[in-house]
Amino acid sequence: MEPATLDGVSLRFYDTSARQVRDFVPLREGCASLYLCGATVQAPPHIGHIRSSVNFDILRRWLTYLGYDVTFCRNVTDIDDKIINVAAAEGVPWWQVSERNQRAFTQAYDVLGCLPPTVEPRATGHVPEMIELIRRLIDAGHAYAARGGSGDVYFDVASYRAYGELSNQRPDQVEESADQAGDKRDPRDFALWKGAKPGEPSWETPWGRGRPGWHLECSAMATKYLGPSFDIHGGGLDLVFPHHENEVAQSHAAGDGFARYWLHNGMLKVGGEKMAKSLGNSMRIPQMVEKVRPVELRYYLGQAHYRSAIDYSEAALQEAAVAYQRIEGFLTRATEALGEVAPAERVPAEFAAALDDDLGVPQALALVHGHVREGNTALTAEGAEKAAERVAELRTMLGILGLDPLGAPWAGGGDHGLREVVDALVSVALEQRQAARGRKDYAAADAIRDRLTEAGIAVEDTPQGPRWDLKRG
RNA sequence: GGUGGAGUGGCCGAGAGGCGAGGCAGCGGCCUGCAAAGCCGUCUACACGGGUUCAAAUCCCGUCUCCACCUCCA
Repeated sequence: MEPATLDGVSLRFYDTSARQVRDFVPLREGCASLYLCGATVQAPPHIGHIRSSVNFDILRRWLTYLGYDVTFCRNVTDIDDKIINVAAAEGVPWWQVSERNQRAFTQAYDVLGCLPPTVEPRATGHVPEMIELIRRLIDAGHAYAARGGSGDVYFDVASYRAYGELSNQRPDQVEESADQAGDKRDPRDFALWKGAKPGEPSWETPWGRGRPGWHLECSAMATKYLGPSFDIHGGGLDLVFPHHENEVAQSHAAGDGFARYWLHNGMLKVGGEKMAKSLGNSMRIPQMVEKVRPVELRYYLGQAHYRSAIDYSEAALQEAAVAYQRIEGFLTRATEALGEVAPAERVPAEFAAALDDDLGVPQALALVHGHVREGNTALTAEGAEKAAERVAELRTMLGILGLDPLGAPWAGGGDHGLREVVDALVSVALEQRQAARGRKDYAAADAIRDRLTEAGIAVEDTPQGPRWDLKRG
C-alpha cells in the first residue's frame, strides 16, 4: 500500500466545523470512511445534485489513489413530505415515486461516471436503527415524546449545550419560523420521528406509528455502516444548517463521536440564484446531455473548486466542452501515433500537491493542460518516448478526475462499433482526395473535404497523412 | 436580526504580500496548396475609498453590491 503522503505533502481539507484547513488524519490507518448526504428522491436530479456527486467522486478516487481503503456510504431519503405529496397528487403509492426517482438518480450518477458507493442505504430500511438511536437519546435526557399523543418525538435542543458547534449558529439567535406550534417544548426542537397522519405511510415504534425525521435517519445510517465515529461527512453547503447541525447534535448527544471532518460543496446557481427544485430553475440531466456529451458535462461541473459557487451558463458549458476536447484530441492523436499507452503508476508531484491541498482540482487541471501542450510538442518534435510519457501520466491524472477519454466509462464513445464502418467509408473518400491533391487538383480535393464536413466529419492533414474525427459542438 | 461566503482581464476560473495558474475568445507569427489541428509570442485584472509595508489582488479599517443558510433543499 502506498503511503498517504507524497513528496512530503500531506492531505488536508477545509473542515466546515473547524472553519479552517486541517490535515487529514484517518481514524484507522489506511482506511477512510466517507458519508455523503445523497438525494431526497422526490424528483429527478438536476445538475446541482450531480455537481455534488462529481465533487465527492473525485475525493473518493483521490483517497483510493493515495492507497486508502475507502468505505463510501451515500444515503437515499426515500420518505418525506414532498414524496408523500407527489404520490398523492399522482394517485400512486409513495414508494412508486421514490423508486422512480431513485432510478433517475442512479442513472444520472452512472451517466456522469460517478463510481457507485460502497453502500447506498435507504431511510425506510433502517427504522430499527432509528428507534434504537431515539431510545438512547430519550434515556440520556436529550429527547422526548410529544404530549398529546401525536406520536412525534423531538430532540431537546436546550438539553444539549454544544448545539451550534458545526454551523456556529446560536439557538437564541436563530430566526423563529412561522408555523412551529406543534407540541414542542421549544420552537428550536426538531423532530426525530414524525407521528403518523391519516393516510400516510407509517412504521410501528414504542412511541406510536410514524415515519423517520430527516436528520435522524442520516445519523442512524452513517453510524450503522461507518461506525460511531468516522472520517468524513460531506454534502451541499445548503445542508450545514439545520440538517448537519442536527445530525451532530443527535449523535454527539447520544455519545457517538460521529464525523471528524465536514466537507461541503458550493452551490450551482442560475442567474445568481441557487438551482433548486423549489425555485423551478432545475436543469435536468437528459436535457443537458443534448447540449454536450456527458464527459464534457462532468468536466464542466468538476473544473471549479468544489467549495466555490458555479453560476451556470450555456456559454461556460460549451467552453468547458471545448477545453475537454483539446485534452481528448491530444490523447486521440497520440494513441493513433503511438498505439495504446497504459496509464502511469503515479501522478506528477505537482498534481498530487494540488489535490492534497483541499482537492485543488483547478490547479490540477492546469497541470493536465500543461501535459497536453508538452505532449503535443513532443508528438511533432521531440519524439515518441516523451509523448508516451505524457500520455501515461495524463491518463492517470484524468483517471483520478474521472475524465480519461481512453478509460472507463468514456472509451469507445458509445458508437457501438460503427466507427470502423464509418472509417472504411471515409477512407475511400480520403484516398480520392489524396489522389486529387497529388495531381494538385485542389478544387476537387476541397470539394471532397467540404462534403465530409457537411456530413459531420472533420478532416485534418498531418505529416502522417490525413485523419478524420467526428465534428464536436 | 444571526451565521457563513463572494466581488479578478472580453468570458470562464485559480491564487492569497514580491516570480502575472489554466482554459476559451482576440491579435501577430510558424506550419499548411488552402484549411484544420498544433506550436510560439501577445493585449486586456484583481468592487470602491483609506491605511500598514521597501513591496498588497493578497494584511488592516470603512463603504457598496451580491449569494447561501436560519422552512424542504446537493
